[in-house]
Amino acid sequence: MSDPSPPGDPPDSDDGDGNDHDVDSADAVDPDDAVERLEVWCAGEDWCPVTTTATLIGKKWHPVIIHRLLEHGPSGFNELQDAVDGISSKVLSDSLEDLQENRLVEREIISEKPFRVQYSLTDHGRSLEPVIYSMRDWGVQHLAPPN
Amino acid sequence: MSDPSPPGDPPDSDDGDGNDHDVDSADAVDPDDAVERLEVWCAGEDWCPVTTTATLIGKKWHPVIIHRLLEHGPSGFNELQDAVDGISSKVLSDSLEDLQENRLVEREIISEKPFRVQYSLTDHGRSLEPVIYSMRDWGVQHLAPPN
DNA sequence: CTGAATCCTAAAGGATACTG
DNA sequence: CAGTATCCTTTAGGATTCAG
Repeated sequence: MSDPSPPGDPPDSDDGDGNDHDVDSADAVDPDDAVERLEVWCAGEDWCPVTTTATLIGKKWHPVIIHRLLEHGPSGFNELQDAVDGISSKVLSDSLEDLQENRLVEREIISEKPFRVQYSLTDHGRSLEPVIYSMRDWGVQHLAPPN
Repeated sequence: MSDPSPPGDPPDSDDGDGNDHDVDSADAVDPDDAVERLEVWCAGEDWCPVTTTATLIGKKWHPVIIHRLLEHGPSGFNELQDAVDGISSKVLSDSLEDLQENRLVEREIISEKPFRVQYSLTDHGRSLEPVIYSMRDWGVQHLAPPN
């Protein structure tokens, strides 16, 4: 998992990903925050989309966090922790930080007093919907809770 | 939340054989199309298909291994290691063991002299195809190799 | 109260060497 | 060829504490 030096802030290279995001813009999008491709390092010689996607969301809690944000929309911290059901605050905090670094989740401070933040998916994060839902569907079809 | 069941040791895992958990009734298992459900423990109170699916394939190398087995078909150990490109033999061995315990991958000894084994997907493993391919597709659309 | 930071342990991941 | 064995580093994850 050694990600020696991720591009940090991905350089805004070509933005022509031909992907028109016709999301209902209930939330304001920063003009600077355009949809670009994330440059992701990959082990081995060949760059592999499966490997790299796995480095982004192949963590224990990431898919669930994204799923809850998809289902519930923008959420506060404790709201999210309650929704994820089983995660500790530290792990949730760490996971959210990682997701922010990878431009899948955005954090917004919506109130200073009392202090409140709101986590929401970026365009990239929202675009993971088919992936998350395919995971959910597979789980529904092939897994079962212990009796 | 505590984790009563260490990862890699799901509640129903047995190392022997002949002990498949019996799904009582309703799930008539067709020998030709045997699809039983894997009982997977889940953190928290509610059983969540996203969480549980993530515990099965939300590891760094699992999606890639499954992807290569989907693409290349049954493979030997070194063949697989070469295909995954970047994994060490120890991690590959550990990952394959975990995948076998979760009934996603099968190991078969196909020759004793010279010693040859073959790894292949079980029905459950093959059924992950849409999940893996949605990951691949997302990676292709939203990620880019570092320049 | 909410949202983290700190400390700690367990587990994952990895480099290398070695064996049947 | 198909792994183990060993050693080591990194990460995940949980309990607790803390700031606002």
